Amino acid sequence: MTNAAQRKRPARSPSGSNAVGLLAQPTRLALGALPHLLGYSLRRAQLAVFADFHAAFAPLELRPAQFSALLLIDANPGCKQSEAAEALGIMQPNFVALMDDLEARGLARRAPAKADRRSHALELTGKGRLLLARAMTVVTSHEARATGGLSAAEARQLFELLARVQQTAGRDTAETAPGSFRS
Amino acid sequence: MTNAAQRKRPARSPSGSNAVGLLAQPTRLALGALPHLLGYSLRRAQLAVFADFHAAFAPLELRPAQFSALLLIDANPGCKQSEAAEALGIMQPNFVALMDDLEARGLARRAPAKADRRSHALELTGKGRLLLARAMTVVTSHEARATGGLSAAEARQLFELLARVQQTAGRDTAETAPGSFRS
DNA sequence: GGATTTAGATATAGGTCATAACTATCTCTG
DNA sequence: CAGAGATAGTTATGACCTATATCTAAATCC
Repeated sequence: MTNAAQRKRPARSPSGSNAVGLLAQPTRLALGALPHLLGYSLRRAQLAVFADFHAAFAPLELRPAQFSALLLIDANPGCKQSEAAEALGIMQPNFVALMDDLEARGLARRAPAKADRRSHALELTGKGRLLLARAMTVVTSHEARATGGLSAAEARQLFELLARVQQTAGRDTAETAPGSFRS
Repeated sequence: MTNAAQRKRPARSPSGSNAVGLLAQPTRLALGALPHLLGYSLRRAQLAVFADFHAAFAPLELRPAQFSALLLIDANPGCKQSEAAEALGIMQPNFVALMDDLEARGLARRAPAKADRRSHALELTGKGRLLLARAMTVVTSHEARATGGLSAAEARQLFELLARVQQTAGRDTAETAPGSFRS
């Protein structure tokens, strides 16, 4: 059945192909069911927002995960690495490199925990607090751009719906092979 | 070693150890402003949904990008690689490997384009169409789980808000270096 | 016919997410 | 108290995704 020549109609350009090809139109493809898939819509929206984040935070040399770590440590001084990683949804091994970088840049510190010599008490340095303060102003304008197309009520609802999605999707995940969670 | 002989109480559980038998509390950290950052909320929700996707699609050995490619090619038979990549928001070089894999598995094909010997006309094979049909049933239940916490009206609104966020965030991104889109 | 552009491919690098395995320390129990 | 087991952090590693620069062949433009 290699007779594929019959239904080859691309149907891409409703007007008669590009005989003289003037504009080389972008030829928008049909996305099919994709826009109705929650994961796809979430991913596209997230990438768009993160693109703005990256651009806005480039001067501070902070990536989203680093910024969230600074924020979390600031809100929970003295917390353990495993606690911080868990709260941020980052695997502990990956959080190590993140902290290494923050510490190397003098933004955060692994202070010895008093009661447990295994664990570290994370805290921001003065420099870290200063950078975080700068970052807060940056994030404010970033946030304004990200939610710029929404009314205040819509933004509030969006956050609420996202929280619910994360809750329910995180709770009853389709289980298959044991221990297979691949990214 | 500084005075390590201080053997104080474990201090892990505010109430006296595990004496009461309550499991070690997770000690939820304060997330600070994070839940009010759109990018953060989007990312967490997306990861939760994708985790379910991965689990559900593991038997088909389809990752999100592969599934979306199958869907797109099915909806646009004969399209070019660059068109497909652009529609999916994937860089062309990265789409090459994706197509290589789909083609190696006999799910899609790079047919020669009639009018342009440089480009390929992408299309699904019979096997690809069959797998896609199976995938559609899987994605239906996956979608039901992902949106399980939402009413139909809420789900509709969520999609609408996500589309708006993607639009506006994609439109006026904080610009730094010219030509730097997403990173 | 030569310059430019476009389609696709290759190579490469960085970032994110995940797992296994190792060391050091703590806790619990016999 | 000693050893079993759990926990905190680290290292190493791999899969996947994303982005850039570069290369070729072929189309298009002048």
